Amino acid sequence: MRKATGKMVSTDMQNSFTEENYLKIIHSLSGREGLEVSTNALAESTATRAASVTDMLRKLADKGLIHYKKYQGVRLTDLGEKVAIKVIRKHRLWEVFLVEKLGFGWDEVHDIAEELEHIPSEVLVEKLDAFLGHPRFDPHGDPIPDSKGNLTEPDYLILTDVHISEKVLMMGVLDHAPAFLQYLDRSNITLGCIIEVKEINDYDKSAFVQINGAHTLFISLEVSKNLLVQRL
Amino acid sequence: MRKATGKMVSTDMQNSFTEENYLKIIHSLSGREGLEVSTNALAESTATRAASVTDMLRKLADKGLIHYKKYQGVRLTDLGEKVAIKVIRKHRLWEVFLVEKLGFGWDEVHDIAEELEHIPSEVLVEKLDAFLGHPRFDPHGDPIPDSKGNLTEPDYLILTDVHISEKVLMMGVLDHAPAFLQYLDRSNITLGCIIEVKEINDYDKSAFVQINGAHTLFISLEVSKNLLVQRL
DNA sequence: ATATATTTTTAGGGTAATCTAAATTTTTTA
DNA sequence: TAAAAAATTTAGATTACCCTAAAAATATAT
Repeated sequence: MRKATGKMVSTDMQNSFTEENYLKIIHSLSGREGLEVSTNALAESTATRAASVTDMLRKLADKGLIHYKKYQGVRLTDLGEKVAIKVIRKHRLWEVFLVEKLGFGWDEVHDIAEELEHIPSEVLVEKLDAFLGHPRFDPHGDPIPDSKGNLTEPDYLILTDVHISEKVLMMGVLDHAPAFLQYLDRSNITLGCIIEVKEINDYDKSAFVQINGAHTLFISLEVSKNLLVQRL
Repeated sequence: MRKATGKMVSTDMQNSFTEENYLKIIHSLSGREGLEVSTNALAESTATRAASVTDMLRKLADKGLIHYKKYQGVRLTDLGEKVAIKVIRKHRLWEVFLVEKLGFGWDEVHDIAEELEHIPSEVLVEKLDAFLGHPRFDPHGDPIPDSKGNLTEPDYLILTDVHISEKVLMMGVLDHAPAFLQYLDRSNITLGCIIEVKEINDYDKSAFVQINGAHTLFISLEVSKNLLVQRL
């Protein structure tokens, strides 16, 4: 546990690698509605202990990046949100670079982008964005915030919400784990493919689906829950 | 000042950002002959105090990365050399990327490459190298080590060694400072241009030179000392 | 060759980010 | 609603990297 230092709050201060990660994770855990995020949830996501999280929360609160009252969980301030979105923009642009330009698979880029996202240079991000042709989505279908910090989450369906005989377009994934993405590769489920739900098993909600009007396969509820789709 | 910890020495351990910077700087200061580097020289180059350098040297020696005897200066071990060359390879490849692909000027890329060079992924470096077409030199004319760690420094002349009426090819710069590179830009002195020495002033060694058989200009000894060239 | 100056190392601390263990607050349950 | 459980915070350390001041070793100069 650390003491308060009472430093000045400046607008263009540097945020450390660790601070940026906290902000990004708080953004992601608080979701679209900006719900309060718990200390334990952060401990889990940052792979640290709750006590360490508490220390960092005090620090982020002192810097004006989060709203924090002891025992009450945290939310991002407007400033914190701005910083988080910048990090997310960088992460997703680097992922596009790694897949589109360097030829990585979508299952290989997360950890590398996790490092690249903390490289601090506004002009670098803008030049990278232009080089990539101002992409709107990353290789997993996640939207890329624009240079002004606008992030619009498209409202996709989850495949579990789709009824029998409906055809949908595959738009993104919720789980970014390499094992899941590799499973999709092996099943020929790619961004933009057409999925038609043929049957749903009442008992376990597993489904029989057809991909691009061609091959068919069974997918478990666990898989359906992680596929973002859109009606045709 | 820190105590020895007596940790195991493993071949594929992680080196921190700071450690990698020390190795890179030791490599650069010890030159082609692998001369001993002094504590003060390292303090200067790392922008830290001599006492901090001593601490880090003990640590690098414990990890088997440098040869270090108190008061005697340091040299890289074979392992340290290998690590240093990997960092240099990454730095120079990223500089090529920033200039060739993102459109940065050669005066703008040093600080950004300084960050990118510490991103740890062998496969990233190899894919980047392939994407760039396996460049042999970075935007300042410095040679890029190959994937096996071979670094061959071409033996260029310094412009001060060139006699009157000789024509030489501009191959690189010793000083990477933005101000110097911007001066060269304004003077139309670029990598690959032809420089003919027309006159040398005996008093201050300033010179009158012609660029690409076209425009002529005066350059100071300070400038000549930082230009690497090769006879035609 | 000895005195002086310079360089380097040691001693003792500080900060950021982490930890374990214990105390405290909030939530759940009987 | 009081007791038990869970979540969170505080207390006190640890590690990596950095600092100043003082001591020790080396280099330079008279």
